[in-house]
Amino acid sequence: MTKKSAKIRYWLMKTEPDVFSIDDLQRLGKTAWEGVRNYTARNSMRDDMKIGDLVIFYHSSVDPAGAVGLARVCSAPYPDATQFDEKSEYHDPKSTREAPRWILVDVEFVEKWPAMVTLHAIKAEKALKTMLLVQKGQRLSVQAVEPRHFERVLAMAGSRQAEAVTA
DNA sequence: GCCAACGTTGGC
DNA sequence: GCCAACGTTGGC
Repeated sequence: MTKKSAKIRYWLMKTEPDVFSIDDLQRLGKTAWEGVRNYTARNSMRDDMKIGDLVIFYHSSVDPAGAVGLARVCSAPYPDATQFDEKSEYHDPKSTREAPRWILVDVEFVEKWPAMVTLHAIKAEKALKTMLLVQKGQRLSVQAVEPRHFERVLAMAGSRQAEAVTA
């Protein structure tokens, strides 16, 4: 009997490459997605992300900004250790171990694309006009991506995974 | 460096 | 619970 696999979801996660880049992820293999201090982004990781979900890895605050590769959610949600670390810039004095405020997941490296899909290119692509990333004022660092948008970005990237994604 | 947009905080 | 003040994000 074949186990029916749950449908995976698609996400986009932003990072400043000076802090943590796709190359860092490739070198490490996987990482805890530390430092998210926005409730909406946290809620996505805590409530909606599942192991196996695919993530567009996005470099922000860099010129040019854009999507640089793919990652995959590889853990259940658990507390972000940096919130308890007084020496960390992510320390949150209002959070306790009994009731941790910040929850994260681990993500693992899948692939780095031959070339970045720039924000400029995403904005120029008609099929991506409604993608959350390019909506005015939108700045969530962890956001859901519609399957059709996800597919399109992967196609633009020449991703090896592109044909594996079905709508 | 600017600043629009948005999120969070805290006084009331 | 309101909302002004403040802080942050992130493209430009």
